[in-house]
Amino acid sequence: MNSRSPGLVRDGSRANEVAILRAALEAFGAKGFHGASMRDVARGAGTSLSNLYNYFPAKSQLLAELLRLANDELLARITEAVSGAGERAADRLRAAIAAHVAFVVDHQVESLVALSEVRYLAGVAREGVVAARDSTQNIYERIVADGVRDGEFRTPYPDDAARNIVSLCSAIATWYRPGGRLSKQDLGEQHARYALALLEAELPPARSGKGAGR
Amino acid sequence: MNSRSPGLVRDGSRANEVAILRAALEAFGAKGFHGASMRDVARGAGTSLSNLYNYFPAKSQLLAELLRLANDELLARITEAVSGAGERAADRLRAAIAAHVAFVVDHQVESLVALSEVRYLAGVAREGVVAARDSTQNIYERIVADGVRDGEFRTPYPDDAARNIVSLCSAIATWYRPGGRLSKQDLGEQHARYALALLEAELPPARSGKGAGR
Amino acid sequence: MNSRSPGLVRDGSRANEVAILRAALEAFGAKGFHGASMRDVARGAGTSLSNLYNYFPAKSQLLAELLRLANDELLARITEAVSGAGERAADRLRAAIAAHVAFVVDHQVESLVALSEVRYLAGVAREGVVAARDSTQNIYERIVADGVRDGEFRTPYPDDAARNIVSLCSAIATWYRPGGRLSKQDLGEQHARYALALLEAELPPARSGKGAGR
Amino acid sequence: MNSRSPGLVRDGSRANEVAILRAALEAFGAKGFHGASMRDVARGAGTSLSNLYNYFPAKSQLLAELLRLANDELLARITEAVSGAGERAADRLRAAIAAHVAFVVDHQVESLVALSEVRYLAGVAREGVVAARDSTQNIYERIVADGVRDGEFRTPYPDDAARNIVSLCSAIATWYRPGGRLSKQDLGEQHARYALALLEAELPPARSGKGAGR
DNA sequence: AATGAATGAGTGTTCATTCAT
DNA sequence: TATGAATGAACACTCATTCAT
Repeated sequence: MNSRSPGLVRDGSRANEVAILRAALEAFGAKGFHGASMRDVARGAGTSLSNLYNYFPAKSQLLAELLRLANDELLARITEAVSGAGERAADRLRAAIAAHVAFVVDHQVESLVALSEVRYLAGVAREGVVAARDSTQNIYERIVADGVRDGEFRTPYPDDAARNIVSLCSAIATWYRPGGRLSKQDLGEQHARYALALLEAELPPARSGKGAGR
Repeated sequence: MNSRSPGLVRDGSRANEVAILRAALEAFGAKGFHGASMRDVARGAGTSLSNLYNYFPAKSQLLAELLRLANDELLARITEAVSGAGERAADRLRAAIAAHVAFVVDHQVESLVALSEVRYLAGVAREGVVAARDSTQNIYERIVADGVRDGEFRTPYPDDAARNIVSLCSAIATWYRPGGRLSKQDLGEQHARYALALLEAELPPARSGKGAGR
Repeated sequence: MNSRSPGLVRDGSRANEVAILRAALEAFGAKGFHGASMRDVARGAGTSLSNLYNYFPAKSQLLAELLRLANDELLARITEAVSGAGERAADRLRAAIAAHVAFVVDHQVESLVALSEVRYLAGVAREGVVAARDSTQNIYERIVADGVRDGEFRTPYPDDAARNIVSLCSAIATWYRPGGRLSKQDLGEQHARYALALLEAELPPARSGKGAGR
Repeated sequence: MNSRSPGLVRDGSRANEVAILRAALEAFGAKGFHGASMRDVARGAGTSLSNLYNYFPAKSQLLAELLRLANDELLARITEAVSGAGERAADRLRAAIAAHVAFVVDHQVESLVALSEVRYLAGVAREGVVAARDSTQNIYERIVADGVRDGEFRTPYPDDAARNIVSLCSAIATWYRPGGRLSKQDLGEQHARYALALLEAELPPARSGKGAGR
């Protein structure tokens, strides 16, 4: 124990853990969970294959941790955004979607991996991740229910709307490329409007929404 | 089919090919492309491992053929549905979505695999599949453009609407379970309304759309 | 299938299986079950590592098959020897021990491996092998019981005698070297006399038994 | 133990060494030398993996020390027992066997490991252990030779008798379970009689030796 | 004496694919 | 067309051991 720089060793350890997680993320993102090997991860993390196992006891736990982190972060961001939004359902929805879209754009690979590799999780790990995902969707469901109750949303299909809104936001991860036509904020506004329209909310008249003309 | 015809061998051959494709579909659907092995496919098809290679020269071509078939079929169904629909964009959209949703429900595994395993296609195979997928999306884009031109759709974001509509339809494959609350037709109507709402079309007042109440 | 030399392929297959079993026997004998690797076995069998798995699905099954063969053969030899022996218990014991010792000498490595590596067998395989071993010991127990009943054996401890006789015979595998002082037959006679003495049978006066002097 | 004494550190050290040896014994006993890992030992000893190497420079030396201790203890016990016994060979044999059997029962795992894992010792360590084992057997050989010289033992095979007597005693480790039919003393008497009978000594008429009836 | 991190060789096993028939 | 045997590379993971502290 280095008594003069407390935490340094642990920090080094943490740093390694982070490097491994980052490498795993890249590997799983590029080749998929089964397509990526622990050797890929080790190479990406700049460590030896066997040392990986000092940090994560199994490949599956690497995925589990990755998804747990991503889903928790997403949930936290949306929760916070909603808590800071106004009373009206439309406002809360706008806040949620802005946070959601921002997360997907900021963490595209995490989002992609969370979307496409959950299926390879098993057991407790799966349940935890699914729970976080459900929590996220629940936020939308509550907003939708409130909006319907208050007469803000008039969709005849409120029960399935939340899921579809989540789908729309998640799907961004599958095609987004940085530097595209729309900025992160633009994308957020766009998706908020898509969502509100889908819910059959009252909308301000369309003006010159970016991406409108060709 | 005709046991006297000289085509019998070919038919047997065809039968085998179909069995192999079906087995590959199930395997890829259950475990993912990289998670499923050629042995899994052979077992599922009831043939020997090595005989697989008499029909498909590589695992990747199994996936390619699978995706080609699925995308072509989807494209054909939507194309036909649209061609038989009315003049108005909303009508054509309804027809397209009905066909689309029906395909996803009828061929859920195909849809799921097409959604999640395209990434493992490379080279020409990929291009072919991507082309078919683009053709499908183009149909929606044309409808959207027409609707906007005719004043039916008032969304400020017409350029990205088609992609999102496709997303909504495709996403059904990720959660649908036969025998659920909504029938195939219900789902089609629901998604058509979601899409039209998203496009900010004029909509009939919501009545008692299934799934509305609890 | 080669229709002109039926069985050739299977024979080749059999030959390979035998070569693998032989190599496994040598490897397990030399280094123990856990000390020997499948690569050792493959090298010894003159085939590739992966091809081993076309014949035996797991290392443990190699051991299981080895032990099954050895124990069955031993049981068969002793059974046959006893069935061809006289009525008197001493005669049957002599026959059993002669066969037993001959087997151990003829198949020293098998005997050694059967003795020291059974513990690494698990599940059904273990039960099968243990059953065969018990059957062998049962033969001795029956002979002992008969001899006691007939007054041939006067040991006060007949219940544990059979196990100890088996021990004496098995132990040969741990020290025997071909070309030693005693021939296979000598060893058999010696152990028969040891066993009869242990059972406190009436014995002919000792003459010049080999190994008596120095 | 004595917290004030300067020997505390050494005692702690000793305590650790003992814990490690005990853990190694259990691990090797349960899984065999090659089947047990240094991690198993560390876990069992309640210390870290790397700290093991402060006490034993290699896995093999753990085994060596274990076997040395066991064989030395056995040798010491038998030596002492014999030295306190009478003049007659039969009496010395009885004493030796009583001590031998008691050791095997008291230290079953040590005995088992000594029996089955010696083969994995190499070099000097092996020689030391083999020497101790030979010393033990030599005691028996001397007794046998004396008994033969004095006419107490009339076996025609005196040269191999000692080894077999040792075998009989060692074999107890392979099947003994505490709480069985025979006590430690019973087992000792039983094996003494087996041994004397095997040597063709004059024996008192069998009475009701435990384990005789059913 | 004690630790956690690290390593390189090695483990049993499976992979997609090819070969001979 | 169909098979079983074969292969070499790769897989996830564990090993005994060492290093820095």
